[in-house]
Amino acid sequence: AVMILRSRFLDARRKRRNFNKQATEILNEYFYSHLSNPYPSEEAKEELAKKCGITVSQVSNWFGNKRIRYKKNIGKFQEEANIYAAKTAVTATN
Amino acid sequence: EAATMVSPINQGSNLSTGGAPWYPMHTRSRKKRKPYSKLQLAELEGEFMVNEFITRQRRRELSDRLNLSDQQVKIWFQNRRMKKKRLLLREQALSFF
DNA sequence: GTCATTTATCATGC
DNA sequence: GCATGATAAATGAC
Repeated sequence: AVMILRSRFLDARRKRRNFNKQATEILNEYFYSHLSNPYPSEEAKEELAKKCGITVSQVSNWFGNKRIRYKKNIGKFQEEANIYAAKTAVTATN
Repeated sequence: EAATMVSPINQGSNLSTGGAPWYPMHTRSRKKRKPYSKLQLAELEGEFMVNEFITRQRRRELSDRLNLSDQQVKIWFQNRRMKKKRLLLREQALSFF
């Protein structure tokens, strides 16, 4: 019984859940406010993880996916970029 | 087998509004990721059970038998050790059950 | 060697 | 039917 739950937890891919809207909001705000260098430090990752209620690894996964998918189709994310650019103050340094 | 390569030509994209010039411009073409077969994975996992650090000798035998390059087997063991660490940390995070 | 990545692929959500 | 999060090959820094 416990072993089943344990094995399912270890295979996170088969139990994927989308992040809640607030978490995605936080991650996107950071990404688009650091678009010139979207590589959060380990400390920044920990803070993001805490604020989003997810693990540091999940933060790394999110940024990895976001960077590659943004690069592959910048046009598709243009509208999203404008939204968060307007919403976020300029804090380009970290 | 022929190693399919991906061109890095389109890497340095830089649009004026919201460009993304941050990716490291890889000087050379990168080998396309190709998933290994079930047989290959079974053999690799079996060897990993015996020893997590494979010797050059056994590595050469294994790569020859599986039609993988010596480098690929080496990389696989490195990635496999990282995976094991990942799972261990995940177990720890679950240990309070 | 480890380890943070890039990239393609997988499995799922909706 | 794609969007999304996690994982599997592959690279490079150190």
